[in-house]
Amino acid sequence: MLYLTTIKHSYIKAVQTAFGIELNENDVLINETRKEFDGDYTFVIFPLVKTLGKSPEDIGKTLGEWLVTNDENIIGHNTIKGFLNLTLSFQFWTETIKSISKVSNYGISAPNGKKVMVEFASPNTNKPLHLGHIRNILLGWSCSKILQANGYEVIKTQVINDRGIAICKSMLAWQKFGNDATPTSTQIKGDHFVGEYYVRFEQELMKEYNEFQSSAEGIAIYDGLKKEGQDQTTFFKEYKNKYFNDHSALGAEAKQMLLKWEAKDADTVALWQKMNQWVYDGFDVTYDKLGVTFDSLYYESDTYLLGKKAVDIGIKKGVFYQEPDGSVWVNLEDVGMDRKIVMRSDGTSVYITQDIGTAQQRYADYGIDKMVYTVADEQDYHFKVLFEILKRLDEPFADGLYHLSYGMIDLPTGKMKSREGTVVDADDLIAEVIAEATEMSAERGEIVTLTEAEQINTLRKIGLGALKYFIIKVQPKKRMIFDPKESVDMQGQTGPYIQNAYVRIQSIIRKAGSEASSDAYLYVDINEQEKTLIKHIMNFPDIVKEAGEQYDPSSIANYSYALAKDFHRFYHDVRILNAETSEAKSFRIQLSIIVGDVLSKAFDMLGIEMPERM
RNA sequence: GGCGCCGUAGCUCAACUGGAUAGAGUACCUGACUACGAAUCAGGCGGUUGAAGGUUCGAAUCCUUCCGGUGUCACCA
Repeated sequence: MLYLTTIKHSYIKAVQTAFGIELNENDVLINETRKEFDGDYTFVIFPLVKTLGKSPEDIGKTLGEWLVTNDENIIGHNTIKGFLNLTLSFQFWTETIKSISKVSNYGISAPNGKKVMVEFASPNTNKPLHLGHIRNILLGWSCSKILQANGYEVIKTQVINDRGIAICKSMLAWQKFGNDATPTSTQIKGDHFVGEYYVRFEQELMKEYNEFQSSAEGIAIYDGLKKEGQDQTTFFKEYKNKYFNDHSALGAEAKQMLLKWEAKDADTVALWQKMNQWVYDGFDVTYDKLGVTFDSLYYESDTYLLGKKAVDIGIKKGVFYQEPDGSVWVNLEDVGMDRKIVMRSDGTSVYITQDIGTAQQRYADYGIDKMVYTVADEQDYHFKVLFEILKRLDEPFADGLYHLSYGMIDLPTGKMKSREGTVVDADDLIAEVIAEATEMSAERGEIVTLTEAEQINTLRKIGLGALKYFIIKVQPKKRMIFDPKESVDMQGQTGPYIQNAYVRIQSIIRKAGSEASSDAYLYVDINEQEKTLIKHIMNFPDIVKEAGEQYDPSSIANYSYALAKDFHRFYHDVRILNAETSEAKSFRIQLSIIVGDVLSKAFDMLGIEMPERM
């Protein structure tokens, strides 16, 4: 808040001159004056009351008088309880707008020379993306944009979980039941196509498992292992994993396939590559619709063996220790965590070992200063452990690690459960919001003047604007309830509401034509609506900074709404193009241009596009 | 059970990180298009901030204890 710091400094000076107390900038609290009181900005002077032993009214009066005399921007003051309210001159407002209009990249920081890698999306290749991925992607993408706006060089990446037992299940089912069908031959999007075989595998497995449960062997196991009073259904639900590993024929085949893959068997690898490629082609379509791209990709098939070297080094450094059976552990009990295995007794690595190795690899690849992992909060503990280990290994990037943790999404009906078929598919959802936007737009008939291609693009922007805003306005760490009906709302606190403010501004700009606005800053009759807008515009750089420090796009989302709301009110109450004087007109056009600019920058940071008309 | 996160209007979310009488949207009523685009604006209704204590000029925010929800505690990822 460049423009407010001058006021702050005046206040510090006032306190120093009047009372001989040295304050530094962080001790001073300045707020916008609440509507019900007289003034523009307010200092809280309670802290001084205590140290000075004077009444708040006396202190406020002394400071207020000093400020009015010594700062030309301040033209009035009053003190209520411990609050010193100040009124600013009209020049302050016009000068503020003047200087903001001259800044080329208002709210955006210059490059700071630091690199940050942001990881998000990170799907498995055995099924399509769903609503949970969308929250993840929006958060990761938005944080990337926000960090960029804060001066960082950002490298967007994802880990693609392209190996393991899950994809083998899809592969096996396709081999057995696919009859050489392909996404092309069936006209099914590749990720959905492969996902269907994953589901098919689970169905076949359940068929097999059900037979097993009524077989003599199954009954014997139930009788032998059941807990006191446990019924058969509950028992077999819990036993499923063990069944898959120890009894299932299909399970054995899938595991066999995984072993063949690990042994680099040519046919298996070829099948794996073919099916994964189908999935990637499908993902690309979804990413494209969401408007996201990546600068770098890490495939788990390349990284799953990384980290073994780190284990050796860790042992030498005394960070890890080896058990007699050969397994390797780290003990984090002194910092309130547990013992954690980092290498199995058979010498294979576990998940966290891969993560250690991958982090080191990324540092080697890019020399990054910071790394942000966008991963749901169910892995909070995992990342606590990972970061602690990297710290103990003295990794140079260890202080720059951040887990962008976010709450899972619930539906109004409860949790999303793939087994119960309540998972909201990403592609379906996107299609739905665009369809809704199309319907809403048809009622209005505004965009018919556009070409067919422009219409499609506009409807996509509006539909996705609604969806994205709905998700990103909630603070990341909070669990959110996703009501499909509300997500396509386009009125009230929604993406389209804010887009509409921008569109109105563009309409004004189109109509204002090339009329120069040199007299804009001669305007003297600043009104409340204009002041409110200017105050909010002044906050923008701070909001961007805070969003970057907190890794919190929701603050930008809420800010955008507040600004759009102020603009809508301004637009409604105040005449712009046919204003009462030419200075007023010029000033209001200039003000509108800045609001539009800030809104579009803010939305860009949220990953939401602005339509020119709607 | 241990540890973590979350409880704010009927519902979905805010609250400038400890500041004035806790704000928006939605839903439900009521008004405003012969003024720059009504995806808009204005008004009404709606609260013991899960509960009880504590800290201080001042608490939704910090501390303690409960209650509810959720996650995690694998030689799974």
